[in-house]
Amino acid sequence: MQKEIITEEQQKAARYAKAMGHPIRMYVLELLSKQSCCYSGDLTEDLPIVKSTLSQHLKELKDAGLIQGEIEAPRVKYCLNRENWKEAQDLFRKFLKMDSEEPIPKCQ
Amino acid sequence: MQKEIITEEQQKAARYAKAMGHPIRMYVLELLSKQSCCYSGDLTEDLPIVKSTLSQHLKELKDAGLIQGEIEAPRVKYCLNRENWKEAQDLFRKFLKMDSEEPIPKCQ
DNA sequence: TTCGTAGTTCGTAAAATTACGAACAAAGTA
DNA sequence: TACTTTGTTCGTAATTTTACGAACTACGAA
Repeated sequence: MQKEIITEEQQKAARYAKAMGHPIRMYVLELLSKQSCCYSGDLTEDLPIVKSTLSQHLKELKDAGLIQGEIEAPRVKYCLNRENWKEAQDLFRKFLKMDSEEPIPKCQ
Repeated sequence: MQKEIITEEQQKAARYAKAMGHPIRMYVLELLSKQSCCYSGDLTEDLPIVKSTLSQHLKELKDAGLIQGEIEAPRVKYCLNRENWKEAQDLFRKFLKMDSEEPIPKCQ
């Protein structure tokens, strides 16, 4: 009957997952995982949302620690936050047992 | 200037990530990934939320396809939905480049 | 200095999420 | 047939999320 048993790692993983939990943000993350960096303006051209909304999504990703922005006036260059990206990878590996050969125990 | 370029896979991955985006749900998923199944009642005892709230979270996970419930009156036994769990693993592997040796391309 | 470009911030509105307790449903037990 | 146990559903409220356009900021270019 103990409470508050949710670990720090579960909190972190949930935080990252939440940031990834939107198609637009998933799109941006996948893009950055393969092309090193991108500019906000290029994204707006491709995505079906206005720039202020995109800015909000990028802020979400920034606040979650998954990406970082760098001013290159007059534009802003975004790339992954490599350190936290790695942490997210590790957490998901652990939670999803992604690197394990053993199957999830069967029901019963 | 094309729009609507978000892929079906990105949608799916975002859907799974969203379901994982809460500490309670992450807790349940991790538990089920290592102990095959659990009963709702046992969870309520451990978690700092009332049963109706837990029921809602379990419904979220069910709706996202990550778990499934089976009635074992008067209780309900939950376990992972193995098929979708695997799909989620595969999607995350892809998006997070989890199985790749090559590093994320450097900025610049 | 004025103008244009690129993004962020603000104000706002609609919708979704999270949480609780009360009421309900299902099924085994006394 | 009641009663108990287990969980879901309903009603509600507070908060967060998502989205838009307008206004603003920063900075380079004319």
